[in-house]
Amino acid sequence: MHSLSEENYLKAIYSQTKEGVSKITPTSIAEELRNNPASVIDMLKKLSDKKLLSYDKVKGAKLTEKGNKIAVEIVRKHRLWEVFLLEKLGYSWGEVHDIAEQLEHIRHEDLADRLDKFLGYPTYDPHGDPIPDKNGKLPATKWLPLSEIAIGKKVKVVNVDDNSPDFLKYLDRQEIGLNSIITIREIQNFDKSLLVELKGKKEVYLSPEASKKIFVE
Amino acid sequence: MHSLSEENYLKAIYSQTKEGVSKITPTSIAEELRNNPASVIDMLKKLSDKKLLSYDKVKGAKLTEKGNKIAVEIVRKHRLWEVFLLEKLGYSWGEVHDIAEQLEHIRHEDLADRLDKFLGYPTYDPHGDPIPDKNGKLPATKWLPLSEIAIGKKVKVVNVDDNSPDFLKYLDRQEIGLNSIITIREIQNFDKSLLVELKGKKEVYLSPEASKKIFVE
DNA sequence: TAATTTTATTAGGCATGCCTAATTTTAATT
DNA sequence: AATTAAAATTAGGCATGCCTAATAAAATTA
Repeated sequence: MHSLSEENYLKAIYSQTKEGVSKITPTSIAEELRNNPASVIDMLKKLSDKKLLSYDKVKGAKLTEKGNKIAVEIVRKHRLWEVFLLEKLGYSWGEVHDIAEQLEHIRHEDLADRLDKFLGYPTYDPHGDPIPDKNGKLPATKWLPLSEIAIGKKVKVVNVDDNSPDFLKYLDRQEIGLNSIITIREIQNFDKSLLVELKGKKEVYLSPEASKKIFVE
Repeated sequence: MHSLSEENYLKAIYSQTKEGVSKITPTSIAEELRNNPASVIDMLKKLSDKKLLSYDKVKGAKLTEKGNKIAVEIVRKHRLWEVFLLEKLGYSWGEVHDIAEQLEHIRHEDLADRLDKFLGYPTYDPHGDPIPDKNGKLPATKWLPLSEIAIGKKVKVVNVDDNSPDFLKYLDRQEIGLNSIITIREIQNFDKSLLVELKGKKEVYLSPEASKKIFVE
């Protein structure tokens, strides 16, 4: 069996894999878990011994099939519990995450499946994230224009609906491209432009017109 | 904040208090938690420092008001989750305990209250145990004849509906009296007599007639 | 009461998972 | 290429919560 802490590492690495982070390093994991790179290295060794991931300095960390399976199960539980908290207990969008963070670690053979059934087999959680099914398969991802994404949600740019040189240059200057990871920080009241954060780096404003042309998932 | 382990100690001491155990000792706690008396003593020191209980060799362990409050909250959560698992997820009587044992430690300000509301403010859990309300008050306890108690449930003798010398002598020989703690182990098919365990000590058979006259809670 | 058995307690250890402070490696700048 | 900055790694420590073995205290039994 794996500990709560181990599960959190697997989940962090899984989520960075999904985000398309090119190299998952001790530092990037430590940032996500808000702990120390030295601690991360200890744990990478341990998880590597357990064959749940591979790690080397050059390639970074990568989940094995076994490790991926565990991570997907946790994500599945997390998102199902979020649906439960929101739909059944009436929690708000913002409150569910922290509680689900605890609930995702509850272990019991068919708990996730029963919860899934009880909730009517939802395919997306309240944040719009896809819920893996009992075999770990994710539903087809929805593409949405950035203009329809909620504040605080982290998304990845998957398409752009305007190939004019002007627009592409605009994106380029803002350092936005395919696979950019974006988090919406604020929506300006006066003109509906978005303040977005680019994967921890800088923050830029996007006009409402631009945000309708940028598709994310 | 208190750790998961601390919560389990408080709960164990609380449950022994309810059972009317006269003196709650390191050994009795270690038995309940399936660990070692030496470990218990470490923890009793810690919880005592935190003013969650008092402990001395002569009087044993006793929860302070503060400690009791925490224990009651955990019991409340445990029993509410049991109701949820049984009624909403369709688990059976026997399966719910282990899962609730994990769920009871989920922390969030008003989670218990929301769950309580969602479940329609139940007053008893699937085992027939009373669920403390949001102020920690227990509903009036139900008295039931021993014959109606499920296998595996631990109950306390609170009344006997026959004061004839014969019957009392019968009870005496079996070492059953007021406040005896009884767990039903088996029900014999051929004559419906009960095999009951007396607080970890011996096991005796009770006739179906006797079990109807012994009231427990 | 003395001997025996059962508890309580202390001491020393261990695994887990985190930390800080070096040190080494790698990457970025000049 | 040389310097500087950033990241990775190692070493040593610490708190938590458990353990076993040894000892002290208490309760039983002879």
